[in-house]
Order: sequence, then structure tokens, then C-alpha cells
Amino acid sequence: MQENHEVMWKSSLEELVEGYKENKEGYSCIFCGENFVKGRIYQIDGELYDAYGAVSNHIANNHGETVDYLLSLNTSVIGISEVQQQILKLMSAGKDDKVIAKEVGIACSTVRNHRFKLREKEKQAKLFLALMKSLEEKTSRAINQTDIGIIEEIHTSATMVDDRYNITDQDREKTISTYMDENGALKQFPVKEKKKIIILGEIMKNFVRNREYKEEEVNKVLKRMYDDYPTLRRALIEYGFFERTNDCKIYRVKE
DNA sequence: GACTGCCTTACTGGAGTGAC
DNA sequence: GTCACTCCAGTAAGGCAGTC
Repeated sequence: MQENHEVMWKSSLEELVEGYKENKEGYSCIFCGENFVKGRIYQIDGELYDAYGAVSNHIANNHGETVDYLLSLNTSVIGISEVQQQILKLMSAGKDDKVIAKEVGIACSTVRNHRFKLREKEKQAKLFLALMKSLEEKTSRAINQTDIGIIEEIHTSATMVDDRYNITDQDREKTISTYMDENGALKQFPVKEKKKIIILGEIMKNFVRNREYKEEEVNKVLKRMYDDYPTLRRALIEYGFFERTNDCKIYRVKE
């Protein structure tokens, strides 16, 4: 099933917990994007459901409980380590510390410590969200008032937005001249995250926004630029520049 | 006494940085 | 480009205090 991180990033906390978004037309599943139109009746396993019932049923049958789905996400997406994911899964299953410690292979005191750290993380996350929201409001006002223009435009589907996106024109120029030749071919794929983002952004200029490409078409373009084109293709997916279908045959350029 | 929350300390590995 | 160094996050464990 295709992961729909773009929709998740745009959802509120409440919507993420529920697993769906509601709009005028109906409900859409946050995890896979499937839509259920209000006023339409859906037949599922011989039973009839309205749109709300259908989306609830769909989430339960296809994604399980929200907590299970979120805990199945990649550690870099959800922001907690594998051990923490493991501990949270066992906690959500109602296991006590002794059992968790035994199953994970750590001491009871370590489980307690993780529990404490996770609570701290929760508090920090709340404050961080409030801070970022205030900052967003403040900076959007500032950008409207001045011509700053030095920060890299972040594509909406970027899987993680942090200081790596704080890219100046000088950074971009320097990285491109270092890693690409005058024909736009890539000499070497950078190791550093910030430089990768610059190079991938430059590569994306060869693709049209919102257009779908067959895998062969993507390969053809990337192959012209770099011999190890599968690495580029993977990176473009990983960094959220492309999304692809489950069978990996169709690639769509994200906005 | 058992359990839990909070805090501290120690160790480790990865990432970043500066000197050469 | 390489190497040494620093910093930081994650992990693990234990101690102390409060609650039941």
C-alpha cells in the first residue's frame, strides 16, 4: 500500500488520531488517500455503510488501529528509535514493564527511563509545535513585507524539514558547480544531506510538476545524468520529490 | 514490599567541524 | 581529502522518593 506522507503532514493532530480527513464532499483516508463520498452508500462484506461508516471500516480493515499504523512507519518519519517503537507497541498491547523488559531484552529500569523520555518528548513536541506555528505566522508576515529570498523553497512533500533546507544562493551555486558539470551531468552524488537536497532539486528541473512518468522514462532522464541512476531514483522518492505506485511502475512528480 | 516516576551517570556511535 | 576532535542523541542501568 502506498504511504501517503504528504496528506499526513497536512493533517491536524485530531485527524491523524482519527485516521481520516473530513471535507464538504466526504471523508478521505489519511494513510492511503482513499475517498468516501457523502450521500453515497458503500457495500462492505455484505453490509451497507454511509461514507463515515465506510471510512471507519476501511481504516479498521486496511490499516488497523492508528497507533499500530503510526508505529509501523519508518523511524525517520515518526522520529523515535526502533527500541522506542518496540516499547510503545508493547505498552499499547497492555504489557507491564517486566514483560516489556523481557521481550525487548533490557532492564526494567531502562523501560522506565524510556517511558520518562517519551513523556518528555511529548511535552517538548507540544511546545515545539506551538513554537513553529508562531514562527510560521511571524515569518509569513515578514516574507510578505520584505524580499528575503534566500531560503530554499521547500516542496510540500519533503519527508523532514529542518536546517538542511536553510539553503542560500551561494550554497546552491557552490554545490552545483562542485558536483555537476556544465552539461548538468552529475560527477558524484554528495554524502551530506544539505548538498543532496540541492542536487536533487536541480535534477527535478528535468521533470514536470504533477506529471506522471513511467519508470523507464524516469530512468532514461536520470541515466543521462548519472551512471548510478537507481541511487538517484531512490533518493528522489526518499526525499519526497517523487511518489510512486505500489508496483513501482508509475512515478508522479510532487508539488 | 512492589511498582512507578524522576533524575543522574556512563558508554557508544554517528555527524559535524576545523586543522593540516 | 583525511584525520582528530567535539558534540549530541540514544541506550542502559541504578538510586531515591512517593504511592498503593
